[in-house]
Amino acid sequence: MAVSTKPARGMRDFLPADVRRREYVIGVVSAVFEAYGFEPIETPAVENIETLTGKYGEEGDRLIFKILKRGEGATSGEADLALRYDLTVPMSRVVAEYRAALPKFFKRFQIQPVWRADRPQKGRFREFYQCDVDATGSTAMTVEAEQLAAAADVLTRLGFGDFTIRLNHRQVLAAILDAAGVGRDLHGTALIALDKADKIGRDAVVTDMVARGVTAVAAGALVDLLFGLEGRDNAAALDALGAFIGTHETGARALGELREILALTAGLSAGPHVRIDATLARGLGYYTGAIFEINVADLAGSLGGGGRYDDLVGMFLGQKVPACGISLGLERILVVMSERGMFPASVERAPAAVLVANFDADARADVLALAAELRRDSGLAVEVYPDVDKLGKQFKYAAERGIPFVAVLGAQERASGEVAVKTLATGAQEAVARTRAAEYIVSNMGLFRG
RNA sequence: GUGGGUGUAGCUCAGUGGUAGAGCUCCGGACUGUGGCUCCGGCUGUCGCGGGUUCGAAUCCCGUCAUCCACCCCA
Repeated sequence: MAVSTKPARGMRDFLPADVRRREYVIGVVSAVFEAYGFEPIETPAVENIETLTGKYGEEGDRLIFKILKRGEGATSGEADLALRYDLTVPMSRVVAEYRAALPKFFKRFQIQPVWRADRPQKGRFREFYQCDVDATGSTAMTVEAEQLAAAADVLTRLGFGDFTIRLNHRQVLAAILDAAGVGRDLHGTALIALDKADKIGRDAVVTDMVARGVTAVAAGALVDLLFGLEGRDNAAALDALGAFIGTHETGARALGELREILALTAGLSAGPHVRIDATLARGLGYYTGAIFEINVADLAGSLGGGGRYDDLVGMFLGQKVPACGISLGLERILVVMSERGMFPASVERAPAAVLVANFDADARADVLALAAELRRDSGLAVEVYPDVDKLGKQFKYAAERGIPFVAVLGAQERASGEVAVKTLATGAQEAVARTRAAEYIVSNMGLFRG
C-alpha cells in the first residue's frame, strides 16, 4: 500500500455518526432561518477567479484555492478558476446577476462548503461548511437585529447558553482612529494592533502600534480609551466612545446605528448576549458598517461572524445595493458540541431498531419476508444479518451496533407461527405471534427514545 | 507564511545505543438456538520516509512528509 488512504490535508471524511450529527445541526439551522423568512440558494463550488480576488483583503486573497487553467496552465501556473472562499461573495454575484428577478428585499440562506488554503488547527479546516443568512436591499438596522436574533436562536436551540455576540462598527473604528490622530493610511495596520488588545495587554499594544508608525500620543490615547471601556456596560461604552469621537459626523451616525441595534435586539433572543466591543475589527475587506462575531470561551476562533457590506454587490453591478449577513461555522459548532457532549440521544441513535437474525439457510427467504413485514407494520428501520452465522455472533453484532431488538425466526418459530423477540437492554425475550411482532416492538420502543 | 509538540500493532501508548513490548480491540474456543461478565488460546509491525554517525539506531544527527497545538487571519 504505497498510496496514503488519508484524506487530503485539512479535509475530512464523514462516517455515519459524523453525518448524523452534521445533519442534526444543519436541520436546526435551516429550520430557524426559514422561520425568519430566509430562502435557500446554492451556488457552484467554483467561481471565476476574478470574482473572488480583491474582495477579502490581502490576507484573504492569499488563502484562495486556485485552479490551474486547463491546457497551458499546467505549465505556466496560470489560474482562471478558484474554489469559493466564502458564501457572501458568490451570493453578491448572484444578486447582481439576477437583480431584476429577485424581490426588493432578498433574504437568502445558504449552507455549503467553502475552501481556504489555511494551515489546519483545532476547529480550522481547509474544507468547511458555512451557514450564511444575508439580506439585500435594506439599510435598516432591523436587518442586523433579526440576523443576530436568528443566530442566537440557532445556538440556543442547539443548547448553547454561554455565547457572546461581540458588536462593533467599521465607521466607529474609523472615527476613533481619526479622533486619535491616526492618519487614514495607517488605519488598516492600526486596526490589526488594536484587535489584539484583549490578548496582549496595554503596553504591548502601544509598542505594536508605534512599531507600525502610529505616534506614541495617538497610540496612548487609543489604549486609554479601549482599556477604559473594560467592565462597562453597553450604554456606558457607547457614551465613552461618543465622547472620544466628539463631533465626527460618520462616527456619530455609526454610534447611532449601534444604539439602534441594541435597542432592537433588547427584547429578542440575542439581547442578553450582545456586547459592544470596540476592539473587534474583522479582517475581511468588504465590511462597511456594523460588524459582529460570536464567541464561546472554550474555542480560540469564533463560532460565527458577519456584518454589513453595502458596497460589495455594487462591485459586480455598478449600482449600490445595501446588504448585511451573518455566517455560522458548522464545524466550529460541531467541535464544541462534541467536546461538551451536547447531542441529544436521538442523534446518537442506532442505525436500525431491529436486527432479524439469520442462522438457518433454509429460512433465508422467510427471514427477508419477516423483515419486510416488520418495516411495513412498524415503520422502523429493520436490518437483516446477511450471512448465515452462529446466533451468538448475531446478538453480539446487534449489541455492538446499538440495535435494541433482535428477531429470531428459526424452525421452532416458523412451525408455531411466532417470532422470538429479544430486547437487548433488558435481556428479556418473548415469543410473539408473527402478525403481532411489529406491534410488540413498537410498544417496547418507547424505552429507547431519548 | 512563522514557531513548537508528536509520528512504534487496528486503537491508546511504553521502550533514550545491544534480538520490538503492554493494555484494549480483533479472531477462535469453553457456550454447535442467544450479546454484555469470566476464563483459555491466537493473529498483527517497511518502529512515518530518506540519508548520516556507529561494530550495532525505534533510540543520536540532518533532511523530508504527515499530524496536532499556537501565531497571523478566520468559520
